[in-house]
Amino acid sequence: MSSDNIEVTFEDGGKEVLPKGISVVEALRTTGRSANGWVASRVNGKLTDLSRTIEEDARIEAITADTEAGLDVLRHSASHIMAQAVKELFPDAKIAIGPAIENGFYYDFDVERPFTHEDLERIEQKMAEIIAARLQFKRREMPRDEAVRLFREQGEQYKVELLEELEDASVSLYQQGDFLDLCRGPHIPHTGYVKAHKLISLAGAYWRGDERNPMLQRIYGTAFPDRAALKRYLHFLEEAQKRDHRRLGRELDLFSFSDEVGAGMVIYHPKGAVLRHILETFEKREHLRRGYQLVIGPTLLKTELWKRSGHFDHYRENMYFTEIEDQSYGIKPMNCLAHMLIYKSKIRSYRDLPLRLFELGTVHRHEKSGVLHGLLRVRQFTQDDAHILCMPQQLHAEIQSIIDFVIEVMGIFGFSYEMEISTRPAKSIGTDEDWERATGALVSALQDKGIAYSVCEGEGAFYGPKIDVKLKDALDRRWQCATIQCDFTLPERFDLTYIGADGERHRPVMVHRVILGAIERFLGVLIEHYAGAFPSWLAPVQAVVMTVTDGQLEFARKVHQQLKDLGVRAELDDRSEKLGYKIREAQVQKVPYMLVIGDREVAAGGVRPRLRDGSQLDMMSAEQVAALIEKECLDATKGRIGLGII
RNA sequence: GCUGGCGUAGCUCAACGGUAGAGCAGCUGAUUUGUAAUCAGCAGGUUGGGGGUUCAAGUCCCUUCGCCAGCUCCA
Repeated sequence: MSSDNIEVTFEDGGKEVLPKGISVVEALRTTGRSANGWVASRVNGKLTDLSRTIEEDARIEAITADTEAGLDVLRHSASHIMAQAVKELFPDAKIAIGPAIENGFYYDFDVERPFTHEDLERIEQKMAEIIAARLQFKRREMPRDEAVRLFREQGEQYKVELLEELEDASVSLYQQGDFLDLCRGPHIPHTGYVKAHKLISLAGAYWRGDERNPMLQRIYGTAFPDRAALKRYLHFLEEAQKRDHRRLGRELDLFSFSDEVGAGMVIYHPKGAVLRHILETFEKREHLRRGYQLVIGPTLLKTELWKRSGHFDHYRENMYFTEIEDQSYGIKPMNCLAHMLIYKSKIRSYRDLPLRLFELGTVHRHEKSGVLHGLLRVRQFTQDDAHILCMPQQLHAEIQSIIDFVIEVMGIFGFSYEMEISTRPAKSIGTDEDWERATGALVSALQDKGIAYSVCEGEGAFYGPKIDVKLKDALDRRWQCATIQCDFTLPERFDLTYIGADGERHRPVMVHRVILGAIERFLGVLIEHYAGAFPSWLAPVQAVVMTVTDGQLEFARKVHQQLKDLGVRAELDDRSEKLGYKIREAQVQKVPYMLVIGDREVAAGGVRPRLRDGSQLDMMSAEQVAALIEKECLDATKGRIGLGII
């Protein structure tokens, strides 16, 4: 083969000898292959523009817009288009960064006057013009110093700052029309590839995510390869609004907030309280059968104790303090202290370990006002908290059994989840050795189970590394629920010991863990997960008894009481309304069973169930209805929750 | 906490700086109805709170509380 030629392998398995320096798109075209649908390519595994030349033997793969990588390329390009539009409309705007993100893209700008929603419309319109012009994305490479000079001349100080931190001698820039941006690429061939775009929202964002830095104006947008996909996404956003737990909380009369009470404090209404009661009952049973012991600690503990635990030094800004007869007390932001004291209340033998102390502990944390969010982020919440004290050699098994616990519980609720390991943060206590040991225990437990996880460097708690389990809300935002945290420092600070088989005192290790996390947050995610249509075992109202006319009320009252006696959470709709009206009401309230009683049912001594999905069952007795609901509850919970739990 | 937006009846929303309205929900009455809304009437408000500008403020200004999106932080 001549040195001017290279061998190119295509995805169809075909190999062709082509001149060196041919572009990806030319390589496809000259060999009779189509670049249809390609937004970029992967050349020898590396993401590459279609216009890039190939200098050596290569394998070419397609990046199409219907893949995640392809959408990212498209959206990243859309962010450049938006930046170009902004620069054309607001020449004084300074550009910062503009990546593709999960459902779209954003770009940060430094502007004198914050953008308005009218600006957004103008920018969107300008983008449409740029897209219609089908401007080519041209890649340029230049020495880093030259790029610094270039951006400095344009007054783009943020780009200069980014460039000055790059180590590379040469950097790449992309230009479409007059707009030039520092960028690694790749990009779509020309702006016309963006077939559908929409700017979604405006927000402030600190430069480089640091609150000490100036706040920039961020514009969020999204882009798709076709109009229909954009329409589907906008429809998803609309549907997500209907699932919003704050809206459903009000519509289903579960809970409320009050500005008279204060921000971040949940007020549970009767139906919300039933839900919470069910969750807590479920939790207690699950913990007891797994060898946990139920404990209850106080809410106020002396500040001295918080100093001993390290919370005063490391968590003070999140705590509330009060004074009682000249003595300073802290309101607990975590439940661990009382559990430490319970451990210390007597001499512990290695035979007592692992000791698993469980508490549905209500804590208060001073969360910054801007972060509060319905039930998902509050200032007072109850954790299904436990502290496990064990011998070092038991740690691995304990962590594995907690992971099993989490998996089983999430399975019952039908949640999918993501696991993350967080390592040592800058502000922390404990020795390097402790941290390594604890982190290793978490990693090996997940690896032994073959569970996929990501690593968040420096995201651990100040007292130890952790495994976090994240659930998604209706908008796919992730919320940390379960967490498993190793802690080698509290046992030390409280001088916890046990007598080993050798008769000597040893230091136990501690695991701090929650399964649902905060009941409030879990409930919020749960409401969105089910869109308010709870399965029978969770439904605050499992059945509504309703009559066709007032004539059947006497019998209906009997049925209602009978169901309640059998442990069904039943209500009676005894209003003088038409049946359709009552059905609609129950349907809107997402009640799983509507039990209709007319003259025929009275005569037969039964009810006619209508299900939430609109289907109807044959006439049956109240006992049969109760048995049906009970079976449904037991099936959903692997036999854990039946009737009569409240 | 920060940037921006927003607080009108229980809910969803109207009202040019000039007498705060509607639908739903609620209450009362009529109707007695067979699987997603029967009809009529009544009542409902210190326009989040406080201060100011103005002859006059839901509307303009300041302040405070709260909510929303995002950032930072986090269960």
